Amino acid sequence: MKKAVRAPRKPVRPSALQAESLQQTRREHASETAEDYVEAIADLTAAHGEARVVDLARRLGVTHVTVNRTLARLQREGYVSVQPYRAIFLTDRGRTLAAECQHRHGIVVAFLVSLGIPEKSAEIDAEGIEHHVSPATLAAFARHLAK
Amino acid sequence: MKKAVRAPRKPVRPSALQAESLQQTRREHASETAEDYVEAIADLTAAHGEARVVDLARRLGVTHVTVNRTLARLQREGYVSVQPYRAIFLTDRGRTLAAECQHRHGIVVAFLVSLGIPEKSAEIDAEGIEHHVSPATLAAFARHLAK
DNA sequence: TACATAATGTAGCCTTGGCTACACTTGAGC
DNA sequence: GCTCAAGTGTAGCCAAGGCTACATTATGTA
Ligand SMILES: [Mn+2]
Ligand SMILES: [Mn+2]
Ligand SMILES: [Mn+2]
Ligand SMILES: [Mn+2]
Repeated sequence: MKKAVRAPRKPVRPSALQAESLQQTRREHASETAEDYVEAIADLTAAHGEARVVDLARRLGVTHVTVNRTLARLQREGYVSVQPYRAIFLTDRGRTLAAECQHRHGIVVAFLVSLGIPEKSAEIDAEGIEHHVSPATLAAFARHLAK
Repeated sequence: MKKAVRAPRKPVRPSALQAESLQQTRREHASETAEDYVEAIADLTAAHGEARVVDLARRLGVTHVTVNRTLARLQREGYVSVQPYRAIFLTDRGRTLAAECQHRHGIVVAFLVSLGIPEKSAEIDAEGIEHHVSPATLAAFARHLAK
């Protein structure tokens, strides 16, 4: 009368937690583009006085077409203000997000460097890692740096 | 005769490095699905004796439709072997990748926990972070753990 | 054995985010 | 003022990865 071919053994990692983690990761990826764009726009504006489509394309490693379409979405979502053939401006909301991202980015890079990781590797890894760092983890990184 | 409205000031972060970092991040995202799937298949096979579409869907937090289409791609790419209405098997290539991912995943979680991050937060963050950890960074994490 | 249900498969929709090719606009320098 | 190269815009292609709705298959149990 063996009930199940599929043994009822408890899995190594509970399915529910893994599913929740992966869904969170997907949510983070959904906001990642916005974060990288507003950060780049803030950086470029600080460095050049303005952010242009072609600058963003070079900075982000994509074509100007991709930048254009993404900017349309970011405008729709209220992060930027775009007018044809004009420089790109952050809204208040965009500026707030950019500041948060710049702050978090700096902490992640500094933390990785503090572990002895070469500057360049730290910068490359941080660009991906930053979007998956929860407030608790960011705090832990900052705590570690303070020591 | 002011040559440029666009001042030639050196940007805070060089565009080339940022572009390279973002391109690397995008490459990592492209292999992320394969990594999460083979890891889940290996885990499920170890725990249940086999991995079925519905188990994967639950585990990954997506519908069985998404799982099916993704498995077709993973088979095309040589990671899994799939037959209609049968359990899913890893190829040698899939098994190798799964082992690497399980190993890396474990180190990332343990490292975060060692920083004082709660187990659950560590697990959630690790699910995203793991895919952006270069060999140099993984080594640094392991080094830190050994102490 | 038959059948109800769970599992699996598939058609077709959407959004994001890459791209090329081509068209239009701007503005710096002559 | 003109010109033309650089910048910008847009049409349309592709793949990945979500989804719902519906069709088909397998299988445990009556
Ligand atoms: Mn980033
Ligand atoms: Mn960043
Ligand atoms: Mn993962
Ligand atoms: Mn990521």
